[in-house]
Amino acid sequence: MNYSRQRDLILKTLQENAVHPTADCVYELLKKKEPNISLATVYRNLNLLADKGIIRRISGLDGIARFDHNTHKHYHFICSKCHKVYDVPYDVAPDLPARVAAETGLEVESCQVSFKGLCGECQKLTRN
Amino acid sequence: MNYSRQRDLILKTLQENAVHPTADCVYELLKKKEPNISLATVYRNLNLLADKGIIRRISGLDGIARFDHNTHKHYHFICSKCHKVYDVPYDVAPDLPARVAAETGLEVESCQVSFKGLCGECQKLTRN
DNA sequence: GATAAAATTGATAATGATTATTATTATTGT
DNA sequence: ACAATAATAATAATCATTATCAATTTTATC
Repeated sequence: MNYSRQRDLILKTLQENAVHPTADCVYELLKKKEPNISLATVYRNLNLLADKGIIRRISGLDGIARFDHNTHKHYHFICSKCHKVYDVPYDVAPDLPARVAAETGLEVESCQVSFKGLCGECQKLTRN
Repeated sequence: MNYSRQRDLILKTLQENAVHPTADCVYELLKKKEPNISLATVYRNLNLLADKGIIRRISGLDGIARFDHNTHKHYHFICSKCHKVYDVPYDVAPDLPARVAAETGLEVESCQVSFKGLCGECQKLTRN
């Protein structure tokens, strides 16, 4: 894997915008600094970085793939109203792979835990 | 909601094929009995039945929506080799909404827990 | 049972996210 | 500096899903 300015910028954009952006969102953010960037390049590199374990691909939230600079174990929550994505601490359901293996004999490589509901801000707005 | 023969057949197909089929898979299965069925009708009714809570929509397994006749609380596992979907018992991670609410204050409406890895059969085949 | 209103269907076009293609440009080892 | 290799930009293609709409089916009423 050679160095590329575009890939570098894509990674930085993800680190500086910890909002679990979609590929298209990263593309829009980057276009300000790098107007000639191609959407295909953004997809290519986000997938590459995720495959290398440098970032994380989040699927299952709303059908659209999102990307996370934080590779530590944790889960996600998407607000059904404002569509913002929040982190959920790992200890709400720790060691799932081991539990599944113990109960079923399946060999778990990865797991996705995603929640959907109303975030704090939208709860307030709805309450009235 | 009026009765329709097609919707009835779609529900029966799901109940008789407990393999967590995709919409396209239901369509292919149904074409044997109902050659004139339209893919749009399959999508329309699977979504309708899921919205009514009669069946369950499973998203997050592999990007493609799958459907489950079993509406009881449980999770899913998809084999990364043969792509078969297995059920995972609820008690590997029970009461997640309450735990998330307790830790974060988020109001959880639904959650998706999906595992990926090697199923028993594919483990055997790989071992040699 | 006939009939009109409402719901559903089949066929297909449209959409939206993602991937593939390819000629051009950038990077790297020598 | 230069050839070999990798990456890019632009865009076409793909795939799952949804929207559109004329024709058909279902249902309530007579």
